Amino acid sequence: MFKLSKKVEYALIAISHINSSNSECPIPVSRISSKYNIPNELLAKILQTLTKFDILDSIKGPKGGYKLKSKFEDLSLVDFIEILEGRFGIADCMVDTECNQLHNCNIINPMDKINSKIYRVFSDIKLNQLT
Amino acid sequence: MFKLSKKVEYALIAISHINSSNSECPIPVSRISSKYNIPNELLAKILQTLTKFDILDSIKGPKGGYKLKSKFEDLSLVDFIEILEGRFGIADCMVDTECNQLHNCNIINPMDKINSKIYRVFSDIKLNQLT
DNA sequence: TTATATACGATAAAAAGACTCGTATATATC
DNA sequence: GATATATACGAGTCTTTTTATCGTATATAA
Repeated sequence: MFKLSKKVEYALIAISHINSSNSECPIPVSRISSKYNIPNELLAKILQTLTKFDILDSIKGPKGGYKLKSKFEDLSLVDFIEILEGRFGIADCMVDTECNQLHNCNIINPMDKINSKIYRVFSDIKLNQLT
Repeated sequence: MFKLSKKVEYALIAISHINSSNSECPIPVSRISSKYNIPNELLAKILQTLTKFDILDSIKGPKGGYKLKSKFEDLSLVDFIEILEGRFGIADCMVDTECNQLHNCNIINPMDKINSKIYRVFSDIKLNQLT
């Protein structure tokens, strides 16, 4: 409960790795997955998603791999999380408005406030602060 | 990902309900579970746990049920969560120190900071603010 | 042509979360 | 004292989410 997913963890490790190895050469998934003990295929998928959202650049073929795109610099952690995991919310009703409690819920207001506070923690953090 | 468990949600609903219905009579699980559409047995278990931790008082038999104990007043939300879900942490390595990355992890420091921030959000909230 | 990369849909395995059941015990009320 | 209404609690099941794998396709450097 209340854990970041491996997806997000792995993605952050990868981003951080690529960013700190500031060479011009793209970095292949295999380098990262072996160094940090991350399942190769899984990390590949994650980086593909990040590529689709313009955070990474992918280069195919031998000597290929991934590079960071400038967009990552001021991307907030919430946006990053939402790219990988969908809309953020500490309870289902904050996301899809469906709820067994119907209009009987007696904690929706405080929950909403807590949600905003947590959201703000993540939106105040930018990806480039994590390196 | 990053959701409060139903356990915690249900517990908060129950606490809030008991607190706002400030009668002297204890409130049976069935009253709460039917009003808020919560599985009876499940809620019962949860309230049993809270009783064990001295947050509720249980009265058996007909006209029995649960009452709030004064301890709940200044209990923080983290403590409450940890009673129900075990130690709080946004990643496994914050809780049981086991990790596939061994000493290779390149994000442990920022993760630790984020964890502290989230922890503080929850520790700053007291249960009696939720009613 | 070959080896090394990414792309991606489909699927499987594992873990966590949500819920149920059976049995025991206490007690108010008739 | 019998009965109905509560909590107590361990064990087990069902469901969903998370994590990981597989197979096939495509691009490209050497």
